[in-house]
Amino acid sequence: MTKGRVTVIDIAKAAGVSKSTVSLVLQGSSLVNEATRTKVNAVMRELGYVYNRGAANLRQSGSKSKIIGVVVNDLTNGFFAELAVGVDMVVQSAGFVQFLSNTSESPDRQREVIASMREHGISGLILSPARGTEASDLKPIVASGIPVVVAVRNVPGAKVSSIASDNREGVFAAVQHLVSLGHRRIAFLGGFRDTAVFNERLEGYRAAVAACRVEQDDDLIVDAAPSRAGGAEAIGRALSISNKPTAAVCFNDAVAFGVCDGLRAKGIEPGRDFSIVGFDDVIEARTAVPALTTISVDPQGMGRRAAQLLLKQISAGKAEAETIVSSVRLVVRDSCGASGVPVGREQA
Amino acid sequence: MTKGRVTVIDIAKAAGVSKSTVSLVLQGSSLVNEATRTKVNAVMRELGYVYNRGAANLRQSGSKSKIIGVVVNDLTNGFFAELAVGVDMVVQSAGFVQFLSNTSESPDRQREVIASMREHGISGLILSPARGTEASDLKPIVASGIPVVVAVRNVPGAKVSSIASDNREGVFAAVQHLVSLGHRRIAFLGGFRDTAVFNERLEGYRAAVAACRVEQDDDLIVDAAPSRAGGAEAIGRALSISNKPTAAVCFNDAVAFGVCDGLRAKGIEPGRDFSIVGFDDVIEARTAVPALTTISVDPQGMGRRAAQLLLKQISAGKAEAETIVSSVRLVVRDSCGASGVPVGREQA
DNA sequence: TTGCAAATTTGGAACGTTCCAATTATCAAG
DNA sequence: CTTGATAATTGGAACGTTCCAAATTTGCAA
Repeated sequence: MTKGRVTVIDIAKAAGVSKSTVSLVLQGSSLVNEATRTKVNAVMRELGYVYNRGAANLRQSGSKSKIIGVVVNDLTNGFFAELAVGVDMVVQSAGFVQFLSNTSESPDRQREVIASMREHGISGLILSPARGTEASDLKPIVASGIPVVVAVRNVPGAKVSSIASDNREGVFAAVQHLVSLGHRRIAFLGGFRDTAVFNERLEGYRAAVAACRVEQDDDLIVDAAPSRAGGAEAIGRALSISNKPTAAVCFNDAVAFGVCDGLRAKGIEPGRDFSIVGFDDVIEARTAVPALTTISVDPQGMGRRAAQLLLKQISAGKAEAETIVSSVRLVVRDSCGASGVPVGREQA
Repeated sequence: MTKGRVTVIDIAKAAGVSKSTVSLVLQGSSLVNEATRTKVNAVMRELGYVYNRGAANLRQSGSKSKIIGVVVNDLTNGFFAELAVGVDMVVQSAGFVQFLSNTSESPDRQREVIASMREHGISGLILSPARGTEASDLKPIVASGIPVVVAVRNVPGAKVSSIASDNREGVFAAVQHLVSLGHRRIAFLGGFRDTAVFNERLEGYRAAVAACRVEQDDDLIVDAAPSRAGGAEAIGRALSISNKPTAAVCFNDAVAFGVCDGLRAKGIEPGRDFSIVGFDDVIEARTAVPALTTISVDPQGMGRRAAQLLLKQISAGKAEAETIVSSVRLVVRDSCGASGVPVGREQA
């Protein structure tokens, strides 16, 4: 015994029924008599049967493999890890399993990984694309009819569903908050002008500046690398103009930290002498000094919604490409010197 | 066209050869003529062929599915995310793909996930077990002959390979460091007493206390949840005794952060008035204030080694259960007020 | 009993690959 | 122009499931 794996035929023999009946039991069909069902189940347990999904898949025309692929650009980054966990939650409870891979921001690796997943017959893909992903990278998988949901960043020309945070609204709220604290000259710092995310956020800034009737001045908009170093550079340039800003909303939290560095280097204490708002609410935002006021985007929730959308598309055969914007919320901490202001302070 | 998926037979027809030949090409066999090989490859590209690993697997006796399963107790925790990334690196470059799932510390979910992976025919499993995992949970998969490597925590009675960090040695070094700074009453804070990891670390603490001839007092050992909240609670209890400690080594970094919170709440400044050492070296340890002195365990390296071990066992058919202890290193930062001490400071 | 519908069960024929044994093409030497 | 050997190719027969159409059993009224 124990020579080969136990198959549905072994079960059938041992239970004195046909393989078809066993298959029916496996699928929980209502066509099978209660007595035989229990009998078959007992035998399966006894022989230590394990279902061979590969074989099943082969027969069923592919689409229902119960595997969904998740490809993430940087799992090391808490943001994306949370995203993956969110996806896993809903995917798992829908009886699917998750194929998760990390691309480390390499489009090449991303291509390989996606190809490999395709070979394994995934029935859907959630992708948080590596920087530099082109629409052509997604072409083959989209063409094959496998539902794809792109999360967080979107891929310019690709005809796929996507879910991203509400960049416009987030920055709008940030500016509004700063205005409510009395600021009139507010800078927008960091980020590359040629990215979609930058433009959405900038648009939010412009809209808020207009809506709040505070000073409008293109010198207050300083682009720079979306990194800590970029932040330091940006604040330097922003403070070199004659009519200086007193507050800034930053492209993301990394930039915000860089801005803090840059301010301190000039003897200006962030949070007390200058107000700063970030974007993303990365883990360090909470523990940094001063704790960073920022726009929180709930990556896990985003993951869950991405998964739900994907599952919907899978079961629907194939729906239209759909775009979800995930709402964000302002988390007030200490970097605006705003301790104690009457604006929904962070709970706990 | 585009009716069903493109199969090896379609390729064969289009290229004017037999399916067997196409299969040979697929496997890179040297038996096939160079001209036909290029021809076949060209046709494959043209028709957009994608390999069906499921079908291949079915024929090949199972063991070489090119999938390895990775099950992690908490992907949200940077430590385990890094571990998974480490695994992914070597697994991917060996041409395997990774099935990654998160159990959120639930043994039930863990069981389900492992069962599901088995159905998908994984050829090996790396498991960072959920709290409360029993040897019996691993019984079936081990019995089926699938190589399993348990990482980080080990499962008591299970006959599997494992890789864990050198807990004893790490805490020993931490205590030694504190002693070298002049501390005589050093607490050991946090962690659940009924876990193997706790006991290994505690053992390191005891050994160091004995070796350094500093005060030995069981009141200095305070167990608590291995979390930030647990740390705050533990330091509270540790400071309620008459002869108070002046330093603490903590079960892990989360506890250490909680200890900082607890100290500040009492007006004691961590790093200046009280020395703290953590364990794990999570990402925030570097950026926290004060930056945390801790025991670094290189989770990514551990993941890589775990994967290497697993791959070795997979190709070896099945080797003996092997145990690796992964060495650790003390990273001195600011939480011991030790800036400038002559103990190998963190580089860069 | 008989008949008939509903409830169960059942043999194949797929699914897309790999492997084996066997066939055919190629070519150098006799 | 055989012969043999070597190189290259090729038809099935698996692999473990699902699905279909058909067969069998059952229940029950006539």
